[in-house]
Amino acid sequence: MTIATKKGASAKLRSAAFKRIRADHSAELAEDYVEMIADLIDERGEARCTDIAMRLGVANATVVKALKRLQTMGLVTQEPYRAIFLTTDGWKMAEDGKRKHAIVEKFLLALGVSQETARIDSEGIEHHVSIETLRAMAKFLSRG
Amino acid sequence: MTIATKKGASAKLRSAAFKRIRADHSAELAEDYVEMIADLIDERGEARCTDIAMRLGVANATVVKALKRLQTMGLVTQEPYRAIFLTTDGWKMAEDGKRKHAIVEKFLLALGVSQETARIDSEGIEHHVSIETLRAMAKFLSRG
DNA sequence: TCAGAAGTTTAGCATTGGCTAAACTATATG
DNA sequence: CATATAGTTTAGCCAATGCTAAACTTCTGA
Repeated sequence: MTIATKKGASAKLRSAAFKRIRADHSAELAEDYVEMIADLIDERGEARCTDIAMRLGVANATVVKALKRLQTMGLVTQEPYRAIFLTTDGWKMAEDGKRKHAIVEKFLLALGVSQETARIDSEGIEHHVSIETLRAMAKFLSRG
Repeated sequence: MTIATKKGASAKLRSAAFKRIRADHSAELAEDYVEMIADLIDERGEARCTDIAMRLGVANATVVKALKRLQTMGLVTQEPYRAIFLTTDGWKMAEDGKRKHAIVEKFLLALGVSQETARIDSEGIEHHVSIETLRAMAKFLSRG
């Protein structure tokens, strides 16, 4: 019983990391979309399906489907055949994401990797860094 | 035309990062499985469905299904109702993954994050760091 | 040896995230 | 103002990754 409990507890501990990764993955798409929508609104005043599809490198229909999920999550609003807007929650998520992204990217640059690699890797990494790691990166940056 | 081409090229560039992330994600599961199988074989002499399921925090049937994919990818071999083995490619992937994992985890520790966070974050990050970033991390570690 | 426990597999389902093709709407231009 | 083009949506497909429940095999201990 003690052994079984120990075994169970250790397995549970171990599996926690993987569970978080799976959770991260479902959140990732949402974050990438809202960040991109925020960028598009900033740059061009509006976000359109086609532009999102182009920048993400997916088909138009894929974006439409994703936007529906984002709508049910309360992150975006949209009238049929019209441009896409972010809700308050959407803006918050976009801003959080961009801040996180900026720290990770700057950190990678400070570490000595190329501009190009920093851009690409930070996109992948940003969704998997905890607050603690993010703070450690920020501290590293501020220390020079 | 020039504008269209430029627009296309920049979108293509931008979308590259996201395309890599999506590719990374499909590779991720395979890497996690083979690493875990390698660990189990090292620790206990054999890898069983149930142990993998426990450690990953998923159901048994999920593991079975995943193992079939790994088999068609040529990473593992298995007889029905018997333990799981890695192919040469599987071992190679497991070793690469473990090496990568170790660097990322040590790097995070060196950056000053807690043991626990380093363990969890490295699990998520390891699949998204390029060789270049990995080398930068290794360099940072060797410099002290 | 054989019955039950432990482990594996199959079957069937849901969701996510991709795609193409076709239908529809809005807009801009002749 | 009518129509072509650009953009959006729907419909229907596929693969991956998760689940539960039920069937099956292997192993173990009385």
